[in-house]
Amino acid sequence: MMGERASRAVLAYLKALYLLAEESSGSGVGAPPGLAQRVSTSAIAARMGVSAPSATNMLKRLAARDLVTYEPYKGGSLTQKGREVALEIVRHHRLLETYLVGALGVPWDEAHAEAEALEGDLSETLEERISAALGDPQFDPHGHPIPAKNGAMPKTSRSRRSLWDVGDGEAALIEQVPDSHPDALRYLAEVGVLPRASVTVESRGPIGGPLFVRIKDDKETAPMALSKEIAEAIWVQ
Amino acid sequence: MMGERASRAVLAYLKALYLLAEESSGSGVGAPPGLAQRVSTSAIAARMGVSAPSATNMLKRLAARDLVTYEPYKGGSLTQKGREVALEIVRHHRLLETYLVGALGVPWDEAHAEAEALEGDLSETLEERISAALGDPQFDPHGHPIPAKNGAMPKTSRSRRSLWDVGDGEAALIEQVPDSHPDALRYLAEVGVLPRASVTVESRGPIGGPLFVRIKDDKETAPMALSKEIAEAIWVQ
DNA sequence: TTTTAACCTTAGTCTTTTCTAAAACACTCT
DNA sequence: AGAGTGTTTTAGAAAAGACTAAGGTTAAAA
Repeated sequence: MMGERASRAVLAYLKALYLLAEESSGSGVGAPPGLAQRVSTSAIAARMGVSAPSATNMLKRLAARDLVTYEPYKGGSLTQKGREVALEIVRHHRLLETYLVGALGVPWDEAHAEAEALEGDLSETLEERISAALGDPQFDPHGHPIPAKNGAMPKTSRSRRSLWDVGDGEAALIEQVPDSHPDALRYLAEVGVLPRASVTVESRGPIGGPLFVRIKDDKETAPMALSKEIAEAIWVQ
Repeated sequence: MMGERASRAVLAYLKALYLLAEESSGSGVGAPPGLAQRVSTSAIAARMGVSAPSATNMLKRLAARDLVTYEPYKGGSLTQKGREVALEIVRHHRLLETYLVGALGVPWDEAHAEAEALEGDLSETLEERISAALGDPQFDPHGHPIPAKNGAMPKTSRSRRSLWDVGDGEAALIEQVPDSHPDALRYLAEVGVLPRASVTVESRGPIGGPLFVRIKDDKETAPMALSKEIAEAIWVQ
């Protein structure tokens, strides 16, 4: 379907580009009108666990292949072609996570790492089988949207509000939790802070102190404490 | 558990070494007493779809890592360490084939290619989950033995006799079919020549001509014709 | 024993992806 | 405007794998 098939490293960079852009700007309902969000070299390097020169180098090679738009000192952004490849990988990743958790009983905090190892080698036909076996799900266990084969994204709320931004006494519906912090995820699962759960923010500690939340309709148990870092990585509706 | 983790290429070579040795010498019940079977450079190159110099080069690097024993012009053979790694991959491959066919409905002729793509990235814990979900199977859908975690091989018949070697009028129990020839496998599945099936050899064509076999207890339908190549790749008990 | 055919290795190159060290740029603060 | 700080890029090198071309080895035929 397209030129030379991409190596594992190329796929990983494209996915990082996509996710970093998604995280920094609401990519909510439709595709953003203009070009995709620009991502800095150092952000890519940090995400990939690689030195800055490596990221620069790869950015230039991706640009030569028309997978990203790159301007020196300005970072890079996915082209249409690059976004298509990235979405394919993201779809693989999220379908695998969903399958591993649902069909093989992998704990959700381990699913991310396992899916990452396999996502690059999933064939189109196996991808289809897995999706079908799951009933073509639209969200993975962490609440992240799974792109359709044609690249369409299930719509999430436009808000992009984090749990940290919810005022004291206010209620909120958990929409997404991060997928890549096993310890935090184990804790969240334990206390019931899962996608689609309703929680109420009770109070928070002094400066950057922990946030105290309570699962809605649970007046008995003590509220749980969430660090600012975690609360900021949880998105609510 | 062991030194530097092996790259995909290294794993693929070790697996090829193992399988080529297994194919050329009966590796039936117990591990062969002496050192493993030696495999020629060109056999490896052919199996890997790589030039002969590439195979020589890799053989030397594997030897430097103590994964194979290599003597110039004499080929290479797996060391104990190398065999352990190879068995791990073979286990991954055959468990994946079994899982894909059984749990996801992948046709058995496609399972080999899919499993090959994934085998190198399967984690130990996922391997365990898959094995458990299948009830720790001992054989894959093609009848190949699945090594246990400790490297023990389920025993197969010592004979190593191919269907081609079965005399006219004689009956035989299918034990293994090849896993890597989709077209042939589709045909075999269609006509019912599967592992554990009993067949009777009716006759064969002149020189290298097709073999005519009939599923036991099926006196009605016409016998099916199998080429010499296929018949030689099917092992019976 | 010589010849020959088949097979194997050496030598040198290429691509991909990474690194470190050092230079160039961008931006902020005064 | 200039200095300083932090980010980015250039430069040069290395490791893993793969290739072609050319030379060396083995072993079977003559």
